[in-house]
Amino acid sequence: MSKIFFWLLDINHEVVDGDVEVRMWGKNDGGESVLLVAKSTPYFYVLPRGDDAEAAASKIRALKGEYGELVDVEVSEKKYFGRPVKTVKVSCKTPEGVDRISRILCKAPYVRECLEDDIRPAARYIIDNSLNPSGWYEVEVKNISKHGFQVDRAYEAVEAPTPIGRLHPPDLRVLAFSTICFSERGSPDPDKDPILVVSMSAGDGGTEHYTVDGDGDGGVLERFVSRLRQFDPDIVVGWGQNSFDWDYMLARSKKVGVKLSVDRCGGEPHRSTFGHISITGRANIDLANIADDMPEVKVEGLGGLAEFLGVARKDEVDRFQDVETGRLWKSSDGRRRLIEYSKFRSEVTLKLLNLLIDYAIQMSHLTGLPLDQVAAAAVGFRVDSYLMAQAHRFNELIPKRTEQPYIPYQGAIVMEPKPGIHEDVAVLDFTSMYPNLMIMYNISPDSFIDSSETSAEFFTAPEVGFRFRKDPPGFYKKVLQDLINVRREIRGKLSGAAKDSVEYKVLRERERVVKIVTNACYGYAGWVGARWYVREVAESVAAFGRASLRKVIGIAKDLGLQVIYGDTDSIFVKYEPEKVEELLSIVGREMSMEIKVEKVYSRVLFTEAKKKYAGLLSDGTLDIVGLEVVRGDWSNIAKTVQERILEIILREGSVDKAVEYLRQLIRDLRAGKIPVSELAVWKTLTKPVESYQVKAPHVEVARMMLEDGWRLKPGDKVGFVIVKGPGRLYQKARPVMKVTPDKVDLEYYVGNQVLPAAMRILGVLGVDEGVVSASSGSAGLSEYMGRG
DNA sequence: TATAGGCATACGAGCTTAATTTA
DNA sequence: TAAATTAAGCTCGTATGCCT
Repeated sequence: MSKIFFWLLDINHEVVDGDVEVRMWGKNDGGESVLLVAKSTPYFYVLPRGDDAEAAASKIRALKGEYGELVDVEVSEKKYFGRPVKTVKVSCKTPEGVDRISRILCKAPYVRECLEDDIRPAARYIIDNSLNPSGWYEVEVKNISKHGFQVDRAYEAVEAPTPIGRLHPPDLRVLAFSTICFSERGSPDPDKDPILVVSMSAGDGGTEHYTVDGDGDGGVLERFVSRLRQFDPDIVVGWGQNSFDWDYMLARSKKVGVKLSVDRCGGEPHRSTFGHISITGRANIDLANIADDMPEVKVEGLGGLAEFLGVARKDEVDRFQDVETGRLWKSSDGRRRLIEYSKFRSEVTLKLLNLLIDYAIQMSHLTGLPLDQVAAAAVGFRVDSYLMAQAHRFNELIPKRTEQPYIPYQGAIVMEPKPGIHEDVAVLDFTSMYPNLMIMYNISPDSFIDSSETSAEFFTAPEVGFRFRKDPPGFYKKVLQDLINVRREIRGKLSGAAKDSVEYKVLRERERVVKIVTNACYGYAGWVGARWYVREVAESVAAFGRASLRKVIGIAKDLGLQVIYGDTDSIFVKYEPEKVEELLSIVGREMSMEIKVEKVYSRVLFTEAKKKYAGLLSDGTLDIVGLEVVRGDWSNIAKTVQERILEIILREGSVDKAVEYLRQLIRDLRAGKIPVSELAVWKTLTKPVESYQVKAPHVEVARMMLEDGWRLKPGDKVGFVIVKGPGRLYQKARPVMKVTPDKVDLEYYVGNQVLPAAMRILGVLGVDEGVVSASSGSAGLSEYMGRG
């Protein structure tokens, strides 16, 4: 026996000779790949009807003869929504046994409910042993045979791994790949269209590529598999491979008789937990999944992400479309360009992974989801996973996800802004308002008092009247307090770490994910799919939030501060430093909440609309919120014009100049001086084209593009331009790349894009739309100040 | 295998009403 | 002059993407 250090990368289970074997795949501190095997017995809990768990247990025990897979039955003391309960823990030989026995038992008259039967062995092992994937452990092991698995070492775990505080991730071997398939028209069809090129970039440098030859793409796949196995990556990264490449390669490999044995057991990739593709023993990461939860990346595709992170220009990364590949492949020059393109994409993919991996590792470590799953899991399931691990810590039973109707509830307050231009405005924000309210008022499913209960000391939510026991601390309160403490600890360590150290990088990402998970808890609590969903909880948090905002507005007004706007957890006030200081201290004292000066505008413009404003920050940057400039569904020209107008007005204070600029631009537009690409409007296809209820420009254009052989799926953006002609807008919309300048309906762009965007701003300042085309008036900014 | 609600905005669709044309 | 036709105006619903 010996001890090893082990970093947990992936985990799965297998039934071997009728027993469940949990397989942990990872790395040791020497950078070797390690398989760690542990025996495990699946189980679930039975919550008896009434409180006689012993009686229920013996009834279940009596079934042992009838059901061979039932191995152990014992009474177990747990808590369920905070209340102590006696349950029966039923252990079975296999997960299939758990499925079968729990299905039978939940119908038994003495059973109220079966719980935790939906937790699979790998997750079970992680939860029960308080493991955090993507983290370091020390573990006592015995050497075992490698059984042909592709690892450097194989061990049996003598005991459960114990976490050690090491921060540095191990040396992970990363392999990026990119494929190009043949297509002349329509999506490539794996039945007939071969894979033309596969490029692979390895973390230790170098990009290789394999191309189709006279014998088809069998050789490409063979070389792909052999290169992958030879390099033996821990992480396989690509763009969109969960929804395309793997399925395509699997289909092709079947066709040409090549086994895609790329996992560490010699098996093929398979579809797994979150609809993603799993490669046993490795982490298969689809960057498209990671990009999906980066809302700040506005431009779609690998190129959009690359450009956002400053790795490459979008037009370089997304040089060709699927439908072009067939044509290109036919000329030697086109072939050369496609190969170069494929290699470039695989290199970009590798660079992006290196930038994003620390975040993914930390998210995996905190939430308890293995690296490949965490990338694919939606926010709700990440929080779910985190809470399940926490429940185990508190000896709480994990509730089942239940089907229930969705009933909306009232949310936050948004104040009516005072339109016009204001000078010296401070934005004050509550820090972590919702998490703090949940802690302060102990708002949690297990502290929620239903109408029958009266005795306890409780908090009552304003407006909605729901009540929550003051003691003991509820599940959400304990979890959130923990998260906040953890974050504080990380911050302490961060302040002591050297800025260029690995430690600093790791801690910074860890702090970020702790913050993200903390802030996701309120939304999670209001999600019908949540295991810990109680609508009244979310509703009460929102109600306390409204009361808090009202209260702070009242205090501000009492201090003589002019309140200009407010939304959810922020108020905008005329900046008078002493009064603001006073406000902060009163809020701390009387409300036990923290409020901070988030930013100060030297000049800020509000429209009549909520959630739309623009201001000049004290450091001189222009901050634009909610207006067309920051929306992806307006043409570039409209956004450019609006931004320029805001600059002229906020920086230079000249409405006249802004109007003059607008007039000139409209003249240029009408003269055809604006490139067509600047006129395109991009909208997301949110569902398949056939399921739209109404005719809309982007949907009609998507239809045309599909007709032309483009591969368009929900989530893709469609760019269109309005051309001259009769009829509805959707009849005049064309794909942007097919429109020539002479066809453009310029008056649409004047009247429906540029003017609305410009007048949104100028209208507030009293400029009449007619004035824009009439001769110049004369007005300085001073005339428009202090309105409202 | 969907974190929440609040909000603005554009346009289609269907209807009513006003304006215009036609018998 | 009344009926028929067309245009304009209104309301409502759908769709998207933002804010906190």
